[in-house]
Amino acid sequence: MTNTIKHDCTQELRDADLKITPARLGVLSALENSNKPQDISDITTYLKKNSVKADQVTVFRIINAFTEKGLARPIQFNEGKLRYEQASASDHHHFICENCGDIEDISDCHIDDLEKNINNKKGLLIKRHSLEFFGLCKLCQL
Amino acid sequence: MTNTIKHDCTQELRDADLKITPARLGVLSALENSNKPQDISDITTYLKKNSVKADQVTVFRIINAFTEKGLARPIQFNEGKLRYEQASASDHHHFICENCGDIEDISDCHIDDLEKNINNKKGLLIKRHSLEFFGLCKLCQL
DNA sequence: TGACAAATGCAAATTAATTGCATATACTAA
DNA sequence: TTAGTATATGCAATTAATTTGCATTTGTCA
Repeated sequence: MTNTIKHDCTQELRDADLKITPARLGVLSALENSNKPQDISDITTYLKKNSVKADQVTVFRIINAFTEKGLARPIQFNEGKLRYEQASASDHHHFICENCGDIEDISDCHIDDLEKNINNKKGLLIKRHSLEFFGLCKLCQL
Repeated sequence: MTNTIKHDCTQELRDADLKITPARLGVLSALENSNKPQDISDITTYLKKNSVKADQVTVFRIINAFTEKGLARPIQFNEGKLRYEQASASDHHHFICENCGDIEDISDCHIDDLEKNINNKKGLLIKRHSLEFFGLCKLCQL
C-alpha cells in the first residue's frame, strides 16, 4: 500500500465512536493537511492522490458523520455547496475574494466577548459561530 | 384579483431599474413580511398563499436580480441552500437554534471596527460579511 | 475466529439552482 | 391610447450537490 498519510488519527475516531477505516483516516488527514476549507471533491481528489480507495458517496457519508460527531465543521461561501474544515482548528474566520475566489484565514477576532454578552442578554446558548468576510483581495483591487 | 399584499413597493423596484410586475412585488412583500430569512420555497409558498402566480424558476430569477440590485441579501445557515432577507434591514446577524431551527436576530455587533482593522492589516477590501451563531435557544436548553 | 453491526460501493433519487427558448407583459414614444 | 420593443415569465430540460436504498464487505469484540 502506498498510503502516504503521515499523522495517525485513530484516536480521534475512537473518541468519536467511529470505526477506524482507511477512508475515514484519509478524510481526517485531508482536512488536517489543508489550510483552506475543503469541498467533497477536494477531499475525494486528496484520497485518490494518497491511494485511499473511496467513493464520493462514502466521502459525503464520512463528512456527515464527522460533522455530527464534532470532528468537522461545515462552511458555506455562497458557492452552492458546502466546504468543511477540522472542527479542532482554532477559532478563526475567512475572507473570500469575490473576484478570484482566494480564501484567507482571519484570526484575532474576539467574537467570544460578543458571544458572552449575547448569552447573558438573551439566554441563548451559543455553541459556535460562522463569520465570513467577502470582498476583494489585495491583487484583485488593482 | 385576490392579491392581499398590502404595502406598495413599486418605488423600490423603479429605483432599482426593474420593471414592476406582480411576481416582483410579491417577492418584495414576502421578504418584508417575514422576520426570518426566507429560502426560495418559503417565498414561493408565500406567493401562492397571496394568489400571486409565479413559477419557482421565476422566484430564483427575481431573487437573483434583487441581490444584484441590492434589494435582497443572501444569508447562509450552512444548510446547503441560500436564504434571503431584505437588504434594507439594518446590519444584524442571526442566531440559529440547532435543535428547533428557530432564528433570532442579533444586533449590536460591532464588526465594523474589526473590518477596518483587517482592511488595514492585510490590505483586503471587505465589502460585506456574514456572521451567524449556532447553539440552543432558551427553550431547547431545558 | 466467527458473528454482527456498521461501513462501503454502486445505482438511482432528490434537491438547489441554472439555462434555453417560446410566449406574455410592462414600458416608451408617437 | 396604442404599437413596438425589450424584458419578464413559464415550462421543460440540465447541471451540480447531496441523499437514499440495497447488496456486499469490513471492522470489532466476545
